Amino acid sequence: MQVRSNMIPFPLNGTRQAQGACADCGVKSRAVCAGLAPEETGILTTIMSTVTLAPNQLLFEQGDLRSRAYTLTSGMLRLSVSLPDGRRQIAGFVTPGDYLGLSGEDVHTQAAEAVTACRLCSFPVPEMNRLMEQHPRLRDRLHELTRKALLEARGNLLMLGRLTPNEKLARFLLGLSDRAVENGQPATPLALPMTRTDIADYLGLTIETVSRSFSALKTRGLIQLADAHRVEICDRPGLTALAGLPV
Amino acid sequence: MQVRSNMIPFPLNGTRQAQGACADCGVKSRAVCAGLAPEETGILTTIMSTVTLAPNQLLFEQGDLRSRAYTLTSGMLRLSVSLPDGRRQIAGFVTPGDYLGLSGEDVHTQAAEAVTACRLCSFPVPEMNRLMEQHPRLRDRLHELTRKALLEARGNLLMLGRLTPNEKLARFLLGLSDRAVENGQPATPLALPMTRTDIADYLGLTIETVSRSFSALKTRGLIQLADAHRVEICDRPGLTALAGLPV
DNA sequence: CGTTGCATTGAATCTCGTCAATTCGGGTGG
DNA sequence: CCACCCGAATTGACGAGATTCAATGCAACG
Repeated sequence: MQVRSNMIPFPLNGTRQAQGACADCGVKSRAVCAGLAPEETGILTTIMSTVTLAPNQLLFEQGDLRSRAYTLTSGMLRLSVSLPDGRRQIAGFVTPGDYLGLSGEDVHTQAAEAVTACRLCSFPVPEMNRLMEQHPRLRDRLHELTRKALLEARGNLLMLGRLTPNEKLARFLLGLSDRAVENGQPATPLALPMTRTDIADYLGLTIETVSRSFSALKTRGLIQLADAHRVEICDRPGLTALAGLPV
Repeated sequence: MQVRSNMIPFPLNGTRQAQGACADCGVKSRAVCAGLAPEETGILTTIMSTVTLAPNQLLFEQGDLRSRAYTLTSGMLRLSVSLPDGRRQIAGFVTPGDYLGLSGEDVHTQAAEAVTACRLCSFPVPEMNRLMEQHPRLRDRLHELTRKALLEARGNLLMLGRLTPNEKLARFLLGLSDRAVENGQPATPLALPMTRTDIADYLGLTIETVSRSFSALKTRGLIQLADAHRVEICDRPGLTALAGLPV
C-alpha cells in the first residue's frame, strides 16, 4: 500500500478564461485540430475555454460526471484507476496534443491529475458532440485518435502481463522518448516529470523495484541518471532489444 | 516458457461462401449491424462472405496484412500478442457479436485464433470503408464499438497491473458470465472453452497459478468445477467482492 | 488398453514486494 | 549563507508469493 501525494480538488487553483488564439498553438498539428480543414480551424474556438492546473491538481475524479472534453496543450497529466484499498493503476500519461474524452462515457472511469503545471483547451461535451455531427473531419479525427488509443492500451497489456521489471522500464523510457521527439524535444536527455510512485503505478511494480530497475539499466550502460528526473539514453538499440521491441 | 497448441494456418480448413441471410442472424442486435436502420440491414450482405474456423485454427497472424474485417457470429476467438521468445499475452476473448478490426491498422498487431469452432461474417476492408462513408450509422456504430473496446482494454490494465491471481480469476469469470448473459445464455453454469494456458496468458499468470486459484475459489465456496471447462458460480456477491468490483 | 494432452498438486527456487535505514536535493527559516 | 527539515529516491535485508520443475491424475482417442 502506498501513500498518494496530496490531491488538490479542481476549482481551487484552476482558472477558466475565454481565449481565441488557436493560430499560434504549438500542438495543433497533433491534436484533434489536425483533422480540420483550414477554414474549420476556428470552429472549436467558439466553444472553447482554457484551463490551467498546478502540479498534482485534480482535473476530474473517477465517478465524476463527464461534462467537458479536453486537449492538453502543455504539461503532463496522469490518468489513473484506483481500487478502494488504494491500489492504483496509471492507464497512461497524457502529453501535449492528446485528447481527453475519447472513450466517451457519461461518467469518468478514471481520474486525471496534473503531473506538471498544465494548460488545456476545454470543450463542453454537448457542444462537442454537436460539432462532431456538423464537421465530419472532426468526427473522423476523434475516431482515429480513439483507434490509436486502443492500440496503445492493447500494447500495454502485453507489457503489464508478460514483461519483467527491467523490460517494462526500458519500454517505458523508449515510449516517453518517442513522444518527446513527436513534441519537438530531443530524444535524450529525457525529462521524467513524474515520481517513482507514478512510474511504479504505470508499470505495475513498486517504487523500490522501479528504483532497482533504474540501477540495473545504469549498470548495463543503457542509461545514465543526471538526477532522478533526467535520464540520458546511452544505448538506444540495447534498450530497444531489452524492451523486446522491433528495431 | 510454455508450449503453444499446434496452429493450423488459415486456408486449410476455412471455407468462404456467399451467404445472404442476415435476417435470421442471432447476433444482429449486438453486432455492428445493430447500428443500421431496418432498410439498411441488407447493405452489408452485398460485400459479405462467411468463414468457418476449426478449433485452434488461425484467422490471421501478427504482421499479416489486414485485408478483411469480421463479425463473429458463433464460437469464440482469442486475440493475442506474442514476443519472439514465446511469451504471449491474450488481449481478449472474442464472443459472438464482437467485431474484429476496430483498431483499423494496416497490418495486424495481434493474432486471432479460434478457441472453439467459429462462424464469422467477413468484409473486405476497402468496401467496408466505402460503406462507412456512405452510411453514417454504420460508421457511428463502429466508433461506438471502438470506444467500448478502449474502455475494456483500460479496465484490463488495472487487472493485469494490480490484482492478485485470485482477484484476476474472479474478475475473469464474472466478465465471461456477463457476456454469456448478453448472448442469451445462463449466468451459471459457465462454459470455459479455452485452456488453462489461454486463461494464464490472459491474466498474466502461469497455468499452475491459474489452477491453484481455481482451487482457492473452490475452497472458499465461491465456485464449483463440474469439470475443468464448466464452472458453477455459487456465490456471485462473494466473487464480485473478491474481484474488487462494484456491487 | 496404452498413448497423449491437459489439468492438478506438491516441492524447491527465485523474483519481487515489504520493511527499514540511509542518502539526496530542494525549500525554509534563522 | 548555512543549518535544518521534509519528501522522495536509493539501497539493503528479509520474507511472502508466484514461478519453475517434477510427479500424478484424468479424460479422450486411436
